[in-house]
Amino acid sequence: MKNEDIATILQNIADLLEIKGENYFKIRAYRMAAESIAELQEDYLNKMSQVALEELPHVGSAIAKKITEYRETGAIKYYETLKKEIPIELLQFLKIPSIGPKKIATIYEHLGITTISELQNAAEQGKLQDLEGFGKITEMNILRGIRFTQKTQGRALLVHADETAQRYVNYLASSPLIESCSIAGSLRRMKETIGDIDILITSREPATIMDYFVSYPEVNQILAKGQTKTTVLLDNHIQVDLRVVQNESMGAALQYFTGSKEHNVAIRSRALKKGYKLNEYGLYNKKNDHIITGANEEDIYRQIGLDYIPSELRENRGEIEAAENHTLPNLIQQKDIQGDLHIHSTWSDGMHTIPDIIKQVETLGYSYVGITDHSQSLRIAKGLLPRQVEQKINEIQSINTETNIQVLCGTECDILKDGTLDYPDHILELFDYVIIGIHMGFSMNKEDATNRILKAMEHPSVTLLAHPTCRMIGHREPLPLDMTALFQKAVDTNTALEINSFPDRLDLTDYHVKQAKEYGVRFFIDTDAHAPHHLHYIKYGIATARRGWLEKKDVINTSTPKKLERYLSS
DNA sequence: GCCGTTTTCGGCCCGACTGTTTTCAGTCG
Repeated sequence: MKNEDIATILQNIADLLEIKGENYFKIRAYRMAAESIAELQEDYLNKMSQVALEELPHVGSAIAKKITEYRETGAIKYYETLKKEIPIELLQFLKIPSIGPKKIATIYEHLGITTISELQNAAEQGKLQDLEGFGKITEMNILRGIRFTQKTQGRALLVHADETAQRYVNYLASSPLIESCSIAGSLRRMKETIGDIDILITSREPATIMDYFVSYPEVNQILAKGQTKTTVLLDNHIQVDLRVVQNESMGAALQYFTGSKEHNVAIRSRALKKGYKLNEYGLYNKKNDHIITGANEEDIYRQIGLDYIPSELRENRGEIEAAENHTLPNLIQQKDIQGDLHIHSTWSDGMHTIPDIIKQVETLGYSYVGITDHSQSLRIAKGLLPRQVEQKINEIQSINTETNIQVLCGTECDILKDGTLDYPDHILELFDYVIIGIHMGFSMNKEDATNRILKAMEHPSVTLLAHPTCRMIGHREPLPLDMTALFQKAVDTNTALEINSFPDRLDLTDYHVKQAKEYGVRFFIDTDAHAPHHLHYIKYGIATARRGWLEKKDVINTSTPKKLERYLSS
């Protein structure tokens, strides 16, 4: 029994109850319990007694009993009954923007629709607009929502692919038949979404290893199984390709299967010009087909006159020219990060207290940390009223006398619709630094949205703009901003831009990071953590920074505490 | 469904926005 399974079931129960129109607080209870379970260490759940389960936050006797029932029987009767009442397929509609539980209930009740394609057909034929509470605009929004959802469908978030691949690699590595194992493809390049996971291995017994590969417990379906290549679909719908290669070809295979396609096309044509032929087996002399090198990726790049190109840069966005001229950036690494300056605590909508955060941060080796709770108008996220701001500052001052990690008190202050900030100046001045960000009012045209942010950046108290485009991968399109105006304003007002590491944000994007750097913008890489395990998401922000060609010096939270202090007070 | 030292029952987070609706319901955060 995996935590993830239980957490998913509890979330599904909550969703189904919502479509049913159940009591809101009951629904919320299931969601809170799901989050509690997701927070647990893996395998811990299996060992817990009923009493121990009830000790977990937001888990009471009813939910604890359901968890025990699942562990003992592999199913939960309540959940099964619920699914008979409301088809579970309907939950996929919740991913479509502008559709919520009430609309789903209406659609199902009146039209009996359960799949997205049926829904799309109905909308295209104008069958939705006559339903109660629907209209022409709603119908159009639903169609738009479906198209938007389809664009991102079939691709997993980097975090999901990464965690899935790590588990698989650990499983593979436990076999003595495997000599080496590497991740390739877009996951090795750390793209924000991943189509499928590519794993390369070297083994003396390829046939046996394929059997071992498909015996992995998470495998749902074997799509193809051959001598050197096998493809499986996992329970979580992620596809994994395994390729077995010879030791002497591992470097070439890694180069080939890491891509990107554009990078490889350019690399191969360069090899050709230099009198070589490059394929997934090695680098060959074009005339006599003699192999030159193949086991080591770095050798291949060197042989065709290039510095080694880190996988995150391989998009044919100038990295080959830079490798030739020895001007590749010395990319930032996770160990360069000295602190995380965008974290929510229980003061607002975070799930962890400041002491909890410090405990986690100690394991990451940071020197400082910034607690940035929401501002007053974001009541839903328990944004802090001015009097609470003063209380929070007092708490942090007292904590600072007891810890080696420097704790800073910031705020994530909302940018209101007119571009003014959500606290008066005398409150803003109380903070060690001010992050600004948008959390409501997203439907604006380009000019208004851009002006709203530019105006806010001009405020003298502002240090950093959080998640600048506000996109949510697969859920919300980015604000229609004039990005070059934004970058220029960031330089003019000395406002840093955030690379928000939260897996469905990754905002700014790699592409914008690279562009912004060329303007001279400086960055923070933060997690926007709302729970302890979120602090580890920093690796995805680092990946985005690396894909955006950033070096240590571009990122402010690589500074020593003293330097940071100087920066914040300047 | 969970929680709790003022409560074991009655709270639990609600405001902005949109589209439908002519006074409000649903979605989103």
